[in-house]
Amino acid sequence: MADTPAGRQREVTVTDVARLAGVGKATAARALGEYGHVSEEKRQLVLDAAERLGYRPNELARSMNTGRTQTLGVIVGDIENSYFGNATRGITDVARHSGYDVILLNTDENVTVEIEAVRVLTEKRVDAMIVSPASAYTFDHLQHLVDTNYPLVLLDRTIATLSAPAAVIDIVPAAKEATARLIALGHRRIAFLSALTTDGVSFSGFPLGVSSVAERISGMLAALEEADIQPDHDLVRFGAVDRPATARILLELLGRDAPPTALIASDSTVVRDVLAALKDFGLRIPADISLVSFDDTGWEEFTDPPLTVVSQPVHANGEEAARLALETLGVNVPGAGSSAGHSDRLTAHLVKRSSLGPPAT
Amino acid sequence: MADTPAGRQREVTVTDVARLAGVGKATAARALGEYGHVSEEKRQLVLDAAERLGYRPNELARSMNTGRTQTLGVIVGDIENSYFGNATRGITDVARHSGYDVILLNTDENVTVEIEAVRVLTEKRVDAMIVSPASAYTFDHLQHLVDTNYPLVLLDRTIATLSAPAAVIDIVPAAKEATARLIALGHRRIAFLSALTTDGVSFSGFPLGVSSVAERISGMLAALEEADIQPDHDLVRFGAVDRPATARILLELLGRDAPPTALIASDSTVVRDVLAALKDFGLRIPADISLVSFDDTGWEEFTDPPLTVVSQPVHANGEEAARLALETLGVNVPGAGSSAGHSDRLTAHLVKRSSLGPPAT
DNA sequence: TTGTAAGCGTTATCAA
DNA sequence: TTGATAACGCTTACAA
Repeated sequence: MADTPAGRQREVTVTDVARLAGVGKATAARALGEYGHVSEEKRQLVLDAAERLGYRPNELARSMNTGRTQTLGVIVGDIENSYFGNATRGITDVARHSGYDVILLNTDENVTVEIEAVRVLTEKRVDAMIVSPASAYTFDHLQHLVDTNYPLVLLDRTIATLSAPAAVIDIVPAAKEATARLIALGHRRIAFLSALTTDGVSFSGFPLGVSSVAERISGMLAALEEADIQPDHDLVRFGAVDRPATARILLELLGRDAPPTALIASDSTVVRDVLAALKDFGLRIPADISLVSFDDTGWEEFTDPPLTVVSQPVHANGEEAARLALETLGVNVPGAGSSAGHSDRLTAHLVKRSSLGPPAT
Repeated sequence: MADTPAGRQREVTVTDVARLAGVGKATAARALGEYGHVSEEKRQLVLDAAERLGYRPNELARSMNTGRTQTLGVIVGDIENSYFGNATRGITDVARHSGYDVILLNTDENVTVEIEAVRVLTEKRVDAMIVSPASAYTFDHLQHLVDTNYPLVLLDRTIATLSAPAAVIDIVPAAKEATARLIALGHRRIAFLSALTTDGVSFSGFPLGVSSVAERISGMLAALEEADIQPDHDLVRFGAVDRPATARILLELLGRDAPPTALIASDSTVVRDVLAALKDFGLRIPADISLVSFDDTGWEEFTDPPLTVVSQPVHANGEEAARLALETLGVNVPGAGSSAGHSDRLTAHLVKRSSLGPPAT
C-alpha cells in the first residue's frame, strides 16, 4: 500500500469511488463535485461509495482545473496588533461565509517582507489579495498585481497613485474633532506620536508613507488651522516603535523650552508605551498632560484615567475589505450593498472619556 | 489570448519557459524547481527566459505531485482574542521561517464549526493542523486525523484520551500561587469566572471541557486544599461570554449570603467584562473586592488599579506548536531543541500588581 | 444521462 | 546531463 510523505495511506480518489459505485469516473466526479447532471439513482450509489471509502475531495486538483483556489491572501503588519486582529476576523468571517479561506502573512511593516509575501501568495494562486501596504512609496509589487489584473484590495491604507479598491475608514473628521477639543481646552502645543519608521519623509509636505497615519495628522492640522494656530512640525514624531524608543522621544519632547501640553498617540500600541513612559516620569493624566489615542481595543475604558480615543469600526472595515475582494471575483456576497453596504463609507468617531484636561500651568 | 476566470492573462508555464529557452520541458522544470541536475549553462538560459516571461511557479501543480502544500492549517477560537493573536503570530513566524504558510480559521469555540474547519483544511490538503480544540468531549474529527496519521498539534489545550502532541503552558503552579496569595491575604471565598459555555459539566468531577480552564481551576483548588479551605463549587461560574452575562453572574454571586471577596477571571476578555461590571456596581478594587486575571495583554499594567495576573508566554507557545507540527513533517526547524527548545516546558508566572488586598470587612 | 479522453502545470520515471 | 512521457486527482469537452 503506497504511502504519502508523512506515512499516511494513499488518498481515496474519484476513481476509487467510481469503481466501488460501479459507475464511470466522470459520473462519480459529477455527483461528488455537484455539477453536471447525474441521475438520482447513480448519485446515491456514488455518495454511498464515497461515504464508505471516506472520500475527501482534493481541492488542489479541483483548483488546477477551475483556476480558483477559494482562498484569499491577507497581508497585514502584525496579527498581534489588535487592529489587524479585528480586521482579519472581519475578513475571515465574510470570506468563510462565501466558502473562502484565508492565508495570513505578517510583514512587520517591512516592505521587503511584503514583497516576498505577495510573491508567495501569487505562487499559491490565491484568488485575491487583501494587503495593508507598508509603504506608499515602494509598491511596484502591488502595481504589478493591478497591471496583471490580479484582484487586490487595500486595507486600512490607500496609495494615491495605485488604482485598487481600498477598505478604509474616514478618520479625518474624528481626528480633527479630537484636536479641536484639545484646542478648546486651551492646548496650543500638541504632539503626535507614531510608530512609523519613516523614510525621513516629514509630514508637512505630504503624502506620508502610510495614509492612515497621514490622515490622523491631517485631521489634527485641520483643527489647528481652523483655530489659527501655527503648527509646530517638530511636534510630530515617528519611530515610537517600543517602550524605550517612545520614552526617549517623550523625554526629548518634554524637555523642550516649550514642551507639548497634550499628546496624540497614533494607535493602541503607541499609547501603551506612552502610558508606560508617563508613569515612569511621574506625570499625571490629564493634570500634567492630556492624552488622546486612536483605536479602541476595549481596554482604554479601564485605564487610569479612562482614555479619550478616536474609535474605528475595525471589524466592519475588515468585512468591507473581504466584500470588495469577493465582489471583484464575481462572488455574490450576502450582506453586500445592504445595511453594512458600501454607499456610506465607514467613519471613526470620538469617544470622550477622562484623559483630556486644560493644559498644566 | 485565453483568459482565466478573473480575466487575467494566461499563466506562463514551464513549457513556455522551456520553449523560449530552447531546452526540454523537463530541463526547464528542473532548473526552475531547483531539483535534479542541470548544467550551469542551460540553467542560466532557463532562468533568463523565466525572468523575461515573468514566470511564477504554480504551487498548486507542485503540490499535486509532491503531496505537500507547504501550508499549515490553524484553527483557533477567535483571532480577535489577544491570546490567539499572539499564539498565531508565534506560529506564523516559525512556519514562515521554514517556508510554510498558514491558513487561519476561527471557531468561536463552537465544535460544529471546528468540525467543518477540519474538513475544509483536509480538503485543502494542509500538511498539518494546529488546533485549539473547543471541546474535550466531542473530538471524533480530531481522533480521525490521528487515526489516519494526519499531523495534528493541539494548541493551548490537551485532550486526555487523544494522543496528539500539544503545545501547552504549565499554568497550574502560577494559578495556585495566585490563589495562595489571596488566601494569605485572608480570602476564603474566591470565585472563578470563565467564558466557557459548558455542556453542564461542573468542575468538581473533572475533567472539564477545556483543559486550560480546568488547569486554572485545578491550581486554585490545590491552593485551597493546601490551606484546608473547603472549596465552594458554586463559586465557579461559566458563561461569562459578554458584558451583560458577566454582570448577571457577578450580581448573583455578590448577592449571596456569603459573597466572594475575591475574583479570578479566566482570561483577558473576561476580566474586562468584570472590570466593567464592578465599575457599574461602584465596587473598588481591591478595597471592596480583589481581582486576579490570566493572560497579560499589555494593558493590565495600566488599568485602575494595575491588575495582578498570571502571565503566559503565549507567543512562545505558538512557536512551539509550529515547531511540533513541522517536526512531525520531518522539517528541520531552526531554533528547535535549542534555547527555546522542548526540554523545559513553558510555564506561566504570577505578575504582582495592585489588584489584591485583604477582604473587605 | 453516461462514459471516454483530454487537459490543468507541475514533478517523477526512465531511457538515451 | 537531458528529454520524452507518465503520473497527480480533478474538471471539461465530446461522443455515445
